[in-house]
Amino acid sequence: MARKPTKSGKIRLTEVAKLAGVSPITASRFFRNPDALSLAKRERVDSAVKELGYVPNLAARALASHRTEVIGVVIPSLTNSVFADVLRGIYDSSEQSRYSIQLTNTRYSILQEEKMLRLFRAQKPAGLIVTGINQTAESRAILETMDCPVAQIMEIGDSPVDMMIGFSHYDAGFAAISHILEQGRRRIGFLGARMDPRVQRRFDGYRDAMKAASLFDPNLVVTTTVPTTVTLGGTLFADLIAKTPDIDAVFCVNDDLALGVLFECQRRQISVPGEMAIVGFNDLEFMASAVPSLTSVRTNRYEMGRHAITMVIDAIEGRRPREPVLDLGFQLMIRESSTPQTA
Amino acid sequence: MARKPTKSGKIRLTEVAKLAGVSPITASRFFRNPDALSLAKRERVDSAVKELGYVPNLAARALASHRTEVIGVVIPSLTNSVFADVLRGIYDSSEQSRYSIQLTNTRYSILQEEKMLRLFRAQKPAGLIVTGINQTAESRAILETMDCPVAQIMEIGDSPVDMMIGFSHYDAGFAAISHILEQGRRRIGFLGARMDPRVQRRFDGYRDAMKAASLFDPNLVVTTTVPTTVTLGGTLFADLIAKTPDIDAVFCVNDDLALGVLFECQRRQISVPGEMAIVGFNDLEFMASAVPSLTSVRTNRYEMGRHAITMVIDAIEGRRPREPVLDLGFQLMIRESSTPQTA
DNA sequence: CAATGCGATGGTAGCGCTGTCAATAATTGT
DNA sequence: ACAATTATTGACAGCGCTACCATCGCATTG
Repeated sequence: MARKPTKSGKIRLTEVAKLAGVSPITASRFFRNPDALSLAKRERVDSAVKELGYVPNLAARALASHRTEVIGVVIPSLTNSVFADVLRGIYDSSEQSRYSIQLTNTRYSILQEEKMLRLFRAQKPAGLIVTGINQTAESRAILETMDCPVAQIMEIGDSPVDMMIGFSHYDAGFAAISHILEQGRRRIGFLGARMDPRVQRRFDGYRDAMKAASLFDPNLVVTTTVPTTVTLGGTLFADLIAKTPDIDAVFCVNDDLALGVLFECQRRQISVPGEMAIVGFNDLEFMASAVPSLTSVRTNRYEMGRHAITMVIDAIEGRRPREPVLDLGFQLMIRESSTPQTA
Repeated sequence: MARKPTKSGKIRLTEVAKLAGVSPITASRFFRNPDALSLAKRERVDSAVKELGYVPNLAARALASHRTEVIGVVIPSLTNSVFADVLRGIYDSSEQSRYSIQLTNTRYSILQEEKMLRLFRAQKPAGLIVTGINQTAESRAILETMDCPVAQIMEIGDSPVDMMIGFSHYDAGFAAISHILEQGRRRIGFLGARMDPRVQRRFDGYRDAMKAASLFDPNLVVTTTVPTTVTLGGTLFADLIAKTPDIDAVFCVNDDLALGVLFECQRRQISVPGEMAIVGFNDLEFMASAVPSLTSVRTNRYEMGRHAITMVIDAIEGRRPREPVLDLGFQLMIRESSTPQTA
């Protein structure tokens, strides 16, 4: 314990084994499968490790064993707090396991994703979690030939590479619009930013719900590929209302936009929900606190992360799920912003 | 398991070299230092790599070379959007380099941090970026004996392990309070959540500024170790106003709390800034959009990440900065919530 | 023209660890 | 008690790559 961490000392497993009076392979087993050692040797190796301050060389371990204990996670964005919750779920459940997480982000670029997957392929991870189902052909090929379990998260679709944990963005969008229609609103605007594939599917849900009610009108839709901000919500709303002044509700593809719309309404003295209903998506924490509280579609992000990592770890260890596709659904959180004024 | 394709056999560098008609070491150089090859051989190796679909084995590379091209990043939280911006800066500047980022989070636990550092030590990263200056003794020892450049970010202090990029949270807190005092406010409340070391230093700045004006009063302070949320801002504000009804301003240690306070004021019909000034910290994007717009202390998070990764990469490649400590400062963003009503 | 320098290339040896499987010790059943 | 079985342990042989140094040939120099 009092021994200084050596700067120059090359302590290898061999040195540990020598001090403990066992063969190197036995010392190796001490780390991989301690139960296979007799109590006496286990203790001797243990104290030799401590005394020498032995630090295993992961590269050598990986080379010799053809395995690593790293699970790769590929997400589009770290700035988008939606993924923060997913990651929390992933980390929470990975921490009691032997596996460590290697996280990369693609900034919503499928080319960047491909590059990251190529890197992961060279690292031979024990498992892989990727976001969504819209990979390049090359990425898809890498995933399919990857010699480890793979989970696709955030949405569900046909033909999973391996496992899939998510929900239907289409259904969620459709459900949100159905709710607004039930409130008697007819001119429901759509505000979209970034327009990644999942947002696109929410739009499809909006469009089809509006069409089913014979209320779809392109003038109700304002989108941009610019990344989402609260401020952008206000800007898009201003564009929308300039184009189509008679709207009585807005569906925003995420909560940041919805908050921006609320602020813009306050600025313009438009009463919410009196003159304008607002519905967001994701149900971030602040939605319930806003004044008025904001309706949103709750997505089970933490659970998505938790299930994904659990399923991947189980698969690594040979416990394959009986059902590779897991639909975690969504919940409509109906609040003041989309219901009749109570006071 | 993602199913395997055709049994393609193992493609090693040897196979590539054979096909290209060169020695393995020349093929190896193709990856590490292509300029050292003659044009003819470079092209032969290049096409052999493509033809065989060669994927380098990073573990073997690391074992043989005693190096990796991974830079480890240790942050306390992925949920806290403050770090998202730092990470954006890190990723932006790392992407045009050869290095890849390995990210871990400690959930504000210095024990978890120690565990992550132990893992990194075994991986021999090319560089390391850690958050803050409050490590355990063991963590500190690991950092000091780590055979690679180390950057501590988010704050500055004495005795850096190696490099340090941040700003003074104490000064920032002090400056925020000075501004509020200049507006003529006297009963300035303090709302704090999580109370990690950096938040604690912001409090110190608040306390000393208040004491300097002979206005410090423990009844003005409400803190909790619970993680921050917008909703919590409202709750803490309610506690504060119940305890000390005559406050005329609130300094929140972060912007989420400040937004929660704004909502709570709206709920209670307390006019902002008329009856209550609000000042946040970090200047998240939504602060400027809120109604009224919210004053905050802008911290240069993106720049912090960018400088940290740049300095680490430079140090890896032998270009040590002449000054290891970089103070990126902060800016007070004065907005409606802390200034006299204009209309 | 020999001496010198240097760019391009290859041979030799491992890096530190673990898979395989055989060898030995301990335990059990009948 | 003795064979059969099961726990422990060790010897060997690489994993795929690169550091190190030697070598070769060609251009430059006086």
